[in-house]
Amino acid sequence: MNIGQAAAQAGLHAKTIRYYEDIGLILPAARGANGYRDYGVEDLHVLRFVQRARGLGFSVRDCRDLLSLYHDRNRASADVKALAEQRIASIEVKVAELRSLAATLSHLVERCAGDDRPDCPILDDFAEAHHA
Amino acid sequence: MNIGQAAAQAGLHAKTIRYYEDIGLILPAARGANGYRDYGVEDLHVLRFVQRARGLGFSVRDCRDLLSLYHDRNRASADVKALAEQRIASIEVKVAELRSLAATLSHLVERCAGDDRPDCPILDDFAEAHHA
DNA sequence: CTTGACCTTCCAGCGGCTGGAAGCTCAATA
DNA sequence: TATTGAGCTTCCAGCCGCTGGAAGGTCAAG
Repeated sequence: MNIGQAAAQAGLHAKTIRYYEDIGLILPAARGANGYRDYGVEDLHVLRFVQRARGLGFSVRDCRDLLSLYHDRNRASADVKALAEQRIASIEVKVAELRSLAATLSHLVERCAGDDRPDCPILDDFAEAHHA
Repeated sequence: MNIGQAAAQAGLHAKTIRYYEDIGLILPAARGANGYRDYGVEDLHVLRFVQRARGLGFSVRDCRDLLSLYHDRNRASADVKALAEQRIASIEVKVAELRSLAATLSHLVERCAGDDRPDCPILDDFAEAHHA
């Protein structure tokens, strides 16, 4: 299977797969007589694995760790679980940050008349606020 | 006031201020006889403005628009409000995405024994799932 | 036998900084 | 006065995770 098909099956761009190979996230694919990369069923598992993990927000660094657990027949599922829990925790941190930003903006928006006059508490806040 | 002091007052790094000048987000600062950038009170307002807007998650592109409204004596506060509302909306989209990721991960984590055995529904899902 | 889609490599750029090198100036100290 | 050391200047490179484009080889269909 050529890279284009593999990409389609895995939900990735061909370019992305080459990039992953480049940075050593995945092993170099086998090559056909014409020099084209050739992907088999297990390669597809790996590619899907990466696209799924990336899609769930794991960094490429995390994906390296996850892949090495995936390949390790003697892994402990606890290690995988720990990575997933870390990921959940960092998502929750991010969500909290974003909600706080949204709340701040909402307060400002509420106080802004939103008409054709120039007076604007949002701009005033931006320019004048001293935020610790 | 030199760039270091201005940076401290505005809550930015000196490097960041030079960068903002470089990309034309802020106007080039006045220069002293020694060639050092020299910042005054109004410059500080602008710098704080940018750090506050960036801190609230506005992109540099957004900051350009916000700054031009800030400088426009004939602005309509409605335009500012609209930008802020857009920003809130995009935060909410992001939060929803993240919560969905966390939920998916939580389901997987729940099903993982998290012991010293290799069997792991998380890894299984990653490698085998066909997610539309 | 040509078209056009696919494949290959390599290099450049996105956003938004951040770090480092090399060389100024300036204020304080020995 | 001579010298630190901090702070300023410029410029170039790198971070992440791709993505786009150029220049070229290969393949299947018409």
